[in-house]
Amino acid sequence: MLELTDRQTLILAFIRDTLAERGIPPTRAEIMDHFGFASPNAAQAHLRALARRGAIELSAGHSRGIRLSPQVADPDTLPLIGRVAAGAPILAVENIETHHRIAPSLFKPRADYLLRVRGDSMIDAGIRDDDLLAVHATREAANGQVVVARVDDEVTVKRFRRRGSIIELLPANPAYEPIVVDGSGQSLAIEGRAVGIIRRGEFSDRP
Amino acid sequence: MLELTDRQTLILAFIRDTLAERGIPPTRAEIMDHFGFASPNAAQAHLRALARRGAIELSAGHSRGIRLSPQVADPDTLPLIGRVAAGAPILAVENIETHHRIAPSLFKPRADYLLRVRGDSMIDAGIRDDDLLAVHATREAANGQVVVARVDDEVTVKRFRRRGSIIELLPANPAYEPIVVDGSGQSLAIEGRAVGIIRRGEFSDRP
DNA sequence: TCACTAGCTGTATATATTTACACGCAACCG
DNA sequence: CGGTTGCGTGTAAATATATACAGCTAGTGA
Repeated sequence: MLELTDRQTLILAFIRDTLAERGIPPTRAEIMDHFGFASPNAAQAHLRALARRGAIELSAGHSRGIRLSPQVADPDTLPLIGRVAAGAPILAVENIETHHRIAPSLFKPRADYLLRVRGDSMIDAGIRDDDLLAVHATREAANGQVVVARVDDEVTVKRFRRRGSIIELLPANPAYEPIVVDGSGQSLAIEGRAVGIIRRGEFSDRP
Repeated sequence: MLELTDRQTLILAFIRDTLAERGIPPTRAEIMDHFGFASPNAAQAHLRALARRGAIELSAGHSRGIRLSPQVADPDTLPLIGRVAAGAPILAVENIETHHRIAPSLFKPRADYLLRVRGDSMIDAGIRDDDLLAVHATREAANGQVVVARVDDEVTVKRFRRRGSIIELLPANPAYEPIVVDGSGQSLAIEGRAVGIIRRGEFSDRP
């Protein structure tokens, strides 16, 4: 989690309040006035510190160019993960396409991110190409659950089945082959469990 | 509803977009650039017009002092409609089970409510029992679109097809029969179009 | 025809805002 | 001890922004 000093927490709270009450972020001068600073530079230094810690993002040269980082902003958003770069953690910044305003608690257990589904290997489970899969980040999975797994740096969505020391990742589409991992060769990591899906777009005829 | 000219609607959309993308409202100059105006005063005049009509509120003397009026601001919840009482408008209070924190603008066109799907008559279109269907309230539908229709007080989800004066509501499941309405007997009203779905819960094995 | 609104161009200017530079003090870490 | 970070004061200047005034073209309703 973010490590902020008490003072920085107050500054952040003021930004949040200003945003909520006026719809725009404060200027340096407004921060200065509110905290009784004698110099706008005090505010500037705080903003830079907050930006360095990732609590806010500053856009240079623009008035009120302060934006709350998604993690700090609104607990009601989920990051959308597009293509996962090989080797990178799923939630790494470079994988995040955007954030969507959906309450994580809409799903049970809580969703941690949305993953854009590629391909139709899970179509018989009702998961289609381009769907947004709501994923609960966890290492644990029970037989029959749909999981997000990483096999040799490749991230995939499949149904999980363990039999003794052998783990099978089963597609829900007869056109695809199961992935079988027996502990020796390939590396396997469970990244999370599917807890829901979101599909966007009109349902036009698909003949 | 607000009466805005086409131009004003575009300006308002730009403000909304800027807010969504950058977290701050645009300046006059930014509006000017975006629309290709030669004078910031053109933007200023539009803003005043929008304020006069109540679409936005301006705060004098502040940079980016533009805020969307509550009526045009994007709320962030959608009502969930469960069983629709016979004869009642879909959005009537007694039909609303709860509200979910999902941005309506996640869908295009914007969703107005969520409808809990009953039965599997649309399963081949990827819509399953217990799914939450995101619905855009409108009377208009084109052939092939999935609509929420009311036939004799009964609300149903089907694929829309019109042939001359005959309207067919087609299920996406061979086990069900199409509903055919020819203007005489039954009454038919289109309540909205499906613009997305949300499915909650783990995808456990279902053999 | 007149008054009014929508939509602009063009010019200016006051003010709002960001941001750099130069310092000071205290606390903490290796 | 020396270097770093947190937290400020004070000053200045470059830019970013808001906003007024003067005018122009069209369309619309009385």
